Amino acid sequence: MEMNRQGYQGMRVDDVLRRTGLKKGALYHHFSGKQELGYAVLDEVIGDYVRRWWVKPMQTGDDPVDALRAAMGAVGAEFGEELVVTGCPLSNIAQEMSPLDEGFRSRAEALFGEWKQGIADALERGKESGKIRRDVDCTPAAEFILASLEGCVGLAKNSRNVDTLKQCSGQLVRYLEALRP
Amino acid sequence: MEMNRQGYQGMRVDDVLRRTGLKKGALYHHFSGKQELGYAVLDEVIGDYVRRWWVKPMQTGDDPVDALRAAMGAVGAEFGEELVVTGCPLSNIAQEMSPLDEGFRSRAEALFGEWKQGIADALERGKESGKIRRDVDCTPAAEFILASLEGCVGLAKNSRNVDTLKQCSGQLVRYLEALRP
Amino acid sequence: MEMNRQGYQGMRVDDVLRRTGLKKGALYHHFSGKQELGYAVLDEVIGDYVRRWWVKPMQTGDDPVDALRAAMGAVGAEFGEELVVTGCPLSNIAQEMSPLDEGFRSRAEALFGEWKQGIADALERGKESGKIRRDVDCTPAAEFILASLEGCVGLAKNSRNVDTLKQCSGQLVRYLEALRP
Amino acid sequence: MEMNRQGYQGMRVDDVLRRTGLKKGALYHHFSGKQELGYAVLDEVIGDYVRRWWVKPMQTGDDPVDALRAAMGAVGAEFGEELVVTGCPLSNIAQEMSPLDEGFRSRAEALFGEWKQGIADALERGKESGKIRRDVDCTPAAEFILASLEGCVGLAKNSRNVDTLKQCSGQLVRYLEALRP
DNA sequence: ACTAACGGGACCTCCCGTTGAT
DNA sequence: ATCAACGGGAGGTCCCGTTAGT
Repeated sequence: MEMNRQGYQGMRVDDVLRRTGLKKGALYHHFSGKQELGYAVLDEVIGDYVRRWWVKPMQTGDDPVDALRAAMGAVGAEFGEELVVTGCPLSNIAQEMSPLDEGFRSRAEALFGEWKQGIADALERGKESGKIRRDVDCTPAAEFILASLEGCVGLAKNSRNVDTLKQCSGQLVRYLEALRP
Repeated sequence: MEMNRQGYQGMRVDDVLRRTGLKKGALYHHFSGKQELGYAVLDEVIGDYVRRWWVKPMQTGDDPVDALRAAMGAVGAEFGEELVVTGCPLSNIAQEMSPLDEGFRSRAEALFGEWKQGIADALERGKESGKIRRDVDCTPAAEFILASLEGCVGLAKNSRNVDTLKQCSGQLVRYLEALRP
Repeated sequence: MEMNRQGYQGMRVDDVLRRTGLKKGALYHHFSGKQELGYAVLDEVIGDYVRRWWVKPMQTGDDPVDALRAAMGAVGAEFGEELVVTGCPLSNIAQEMSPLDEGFRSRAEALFGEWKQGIADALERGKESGKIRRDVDCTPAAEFILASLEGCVGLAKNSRNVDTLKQCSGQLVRYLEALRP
Repeated sequence: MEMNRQGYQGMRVDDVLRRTGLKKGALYHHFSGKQELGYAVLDEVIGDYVRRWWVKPMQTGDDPVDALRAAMGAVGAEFGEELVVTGCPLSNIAQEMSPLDEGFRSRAEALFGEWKQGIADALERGKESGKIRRDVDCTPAAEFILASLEGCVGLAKNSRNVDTLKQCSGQLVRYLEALRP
């Protein structure tokens, strides 16, 4: 997807049309312009990605640490090669557009919120099931976990090195393990 | 700086000229084009920022945790308002350009390397002075610290909220404190 | 046509747009850029000129000398005034661009080849019909005739004098007459 | 020389300065601008070339056909490789600039005049010494010879083929030989 | 007198969005 | 409703000539 690789600004509408085989008339029949197309991608494509790979997997089971490790492994297995080249699509669009366009920023914030809440809820459930220490402050912890995840992916993306991603997220796992009683 | 706010691709040469008062002839006398200008900003402006605020402060003192907390505080005090709008200039350019241009990618990687090494060296010295646990693996830890820092700033940038930054980096501090004996 | 008068390099896309009434969007919808526009002019406009005025007229009749004299007269009558100012469009583009761009060079060479072949074929047929001496080497002769034609037009163009063209091509006619038995 | 290869319009002043090692100040101290530089090249460099290789060699000896054949051979030997790439410098500048600038046109015309007169004078002397037929009209013949020379070089330049030049000028030699009694 | 630095107009091209025709 | 064709503003770059400083 051009938007993920080149950024929203670098994405060319004509390139998208050429790749998809759509015609201009069709695009502008459904979207008022490039901006709305971008919003739709963020809302639907990236939103689905976040929910499918990160939010849903945290909603089952009683051990959030295991669930997070599993999610990291699953995403790495599914997108590994791409992940260290183009990085996280939500982070990409958020970093590029949040200072420039409130529409992108608020949509990205909503998705980050879902993601974070998914982690926080799992941690909370983990507390109840005795898998997480009682003194853990779930919301800040979830935020930090999400931030570290994005940070690891960002660093690995720049290095283009899968090992960087593994090493860095390995340290995140150590942090997670320290949340256990 | 346009490049930090709008990205390299979104930066307009004309805007830079208008802001700086330079003329086209002058700019293109010193730089062969927009790309070399971008490289120079990354090498010199952003490089200086990294060294001044993050690498140098880690080179003195024997307690790396204190040094990191101090650096985070200093940067927050100096750039606080800007930080939660435009984020970290190195991370911004790295995320945007690393998939598109090897020149940007390698320069960013060199700077991330300096930054990471600065942290790793400080941790190593902390071990010797007994401020850091003997079992800490300094290089991966440094990488994770850097990733988490960038992740916290990125999340806070999208939320435009200084409190997010404080809360998130507060969790990083907890991770850092856990490195002590 | 700007390209013929000012050369390909001197031709300004904006001038073409102004003269033709086309708009930038329209031009760049049909041509990828100035170069392809130049190629198209060479292939189609100049190619048609060569075929219409020089190749086709040689394909009828059995006397190539008469045919050449007629073609020279016809071109002089049709383009006389223009010919001694802007010269031969094929020669112009070939002289300018052949050292600089293989695309122009090869296209021009193809057209020179058609032109030369047209003359050579006519000479060959003239041999058979007894209008041309049996010892004439048709291909080199055709090449020389073409070269002399271009040379005469080039000299006349620089002098801006129709008489120069007439005097010089008069000598070419003497050469042609000497090809008769 | 850039002007010969790229044309006057394609010649870049900065390229010339870079190649020659001169500085801008020095150039604009001696010439008012690019145009005067072009005029000077035409007058002096190209003028010297014409006089040295084409006019002077015709002024000695009593057989103009031999003299012309010798000159063609000498130029071919000296500039052969370059000749079929960049062509004749006088013809190049004349074809490019005569419709655009009277200063170039008149200077080129003067040089063509010297060249033609050199051939005509030699033919005239050849008549007197019995090497040239009495019925030859020297001025038109000289003009045609010059035109054919330029035409042969032009055709060969476009083909980039030394053999084309040899074959074509071989036919010119046949024309010349036919001028003998 | 000589140079580095600069001024600034023009040029080609890109690319988002619209329109006329079917 | 769909699409080829188009409109047109803006962007980056080139390049001739000038100027400030030595």
